[in-house]
Amino acid sequence: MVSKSKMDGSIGAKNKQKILAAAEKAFATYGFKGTSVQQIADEAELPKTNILYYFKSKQGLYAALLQDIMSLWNSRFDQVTENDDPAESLADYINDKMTMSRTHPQASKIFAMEVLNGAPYLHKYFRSEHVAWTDGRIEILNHWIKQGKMKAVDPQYLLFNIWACTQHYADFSSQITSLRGKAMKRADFDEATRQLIQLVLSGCGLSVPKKYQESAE
Amino acid sequence: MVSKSKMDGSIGAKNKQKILAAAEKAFATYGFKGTSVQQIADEAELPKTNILYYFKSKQGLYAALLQDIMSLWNSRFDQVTENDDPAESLADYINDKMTMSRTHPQASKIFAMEVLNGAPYLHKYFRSEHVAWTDGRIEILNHWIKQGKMKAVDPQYLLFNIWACTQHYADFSSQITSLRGKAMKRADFDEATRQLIQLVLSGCGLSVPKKYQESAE
DNA sequence: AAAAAAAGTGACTAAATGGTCAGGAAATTG
DNA sequence: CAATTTCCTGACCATTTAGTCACTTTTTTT
Repeated sequence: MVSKSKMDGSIGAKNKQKILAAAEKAFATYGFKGTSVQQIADEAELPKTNILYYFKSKQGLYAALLQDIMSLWNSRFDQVTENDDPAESLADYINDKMTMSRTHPQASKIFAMEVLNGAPYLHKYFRSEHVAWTDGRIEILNHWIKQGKMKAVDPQYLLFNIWACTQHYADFSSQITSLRGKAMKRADFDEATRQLIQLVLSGCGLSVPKKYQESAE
Repeated sequence: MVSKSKMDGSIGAKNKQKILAAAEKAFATYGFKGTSVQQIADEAELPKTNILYYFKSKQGLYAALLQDIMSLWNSRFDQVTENDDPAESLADYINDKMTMSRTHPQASKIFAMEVLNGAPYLHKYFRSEHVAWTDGRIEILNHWIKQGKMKAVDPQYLLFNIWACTQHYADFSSQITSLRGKAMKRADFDEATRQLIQLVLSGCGLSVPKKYQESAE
């Protein structure tokens, strides 16, 4: 009676996943407007009407996908406290974000497009959870600075710059691939991560933790 | 007989400019697919057919606009030689790029979208002029490193990271504005520029030139 | 196994949109 | 001023596309 349905491991849940995966690929490649429901259907190997059956509309599908994507944005940095080590915490954060760019470039691209277009679907999120998260991190960074554990950089701009660099390797991969003549592999990402950690930590007056000094962790 | 036309200061040139400005605004806000020729026409206060009269097609207009945009990408860093000072050269470059993000955010967004979508129109440019420019800059940076003028960072990733950070302030302005509660003004950009210069130069083992140490230049 | 709920789909529609075309107005030129 | 070129535009069209609907099939529940 109380239909548990839909969210079960049932057939519906499987198809929803299939559709979301297809939508992620299509939206990341062609953008929201540039993707037709038919394309997603083809990619998912399902009839178009079936897409609209599970998600009320193209927008509904996009919103659901965006929510999925935002849940990937978590990292060890969420749990950091002022008692943790700045160098290791920041290095881990950069490493986590670089790993995301390598393993989920499509998600990063969709996020980037959403923000580029004025973030109509993420406005709410930005002004609530996201601002809370950011303020919390800034507080910790300021604490570290006050304690003399790191150089007095502006924590806000530091975070912006970390986001910028890490996401860049996913979002601008086509430019990077063209310039390098070949796509970045795992080893290249590891090297880029080490370079970025070195740049940021030096800039913050911190020394690079051993595990990020030579080969990857 | 030899029609000089079109490129004159004539009425056509004026309208083309008007259309390009309208297209820049529209494409930056809604993307290529998300913008209709009618929207551009409304923005330019011209009938739709007039747009198609000056530019053969929507794609033609986009291509023309993109070419315009790419010509903005020049900076003092283009003329730098190995005899120049690394700290000042890099600081100036970062400053130039930040200024671009502040004064031409729409151009930056259109470029970002183009690259996000796989850079179909810029592939050629990337693989010719752009790779030549980049290789030239890398050579100079390597020269500085060999001479012990700066820390041995990977010049390629250094450039990527500079592009990422500077463009971020234009491309992700909606996120930044949401988090800060207000848009970044001139003074905020100056502060962000100083912070970034400090971060990058420290990371390269360079000291910040006086003109970028306190208030803006 | 009957009933009910969920899954699935082909045919269709209404709206949006890029682009064409024929003809006319205005400007420029000889 | 006549001729030529440039400029301009309303009417129209072909295509794409999100979404609806009526109806069938499959799965689950009782």
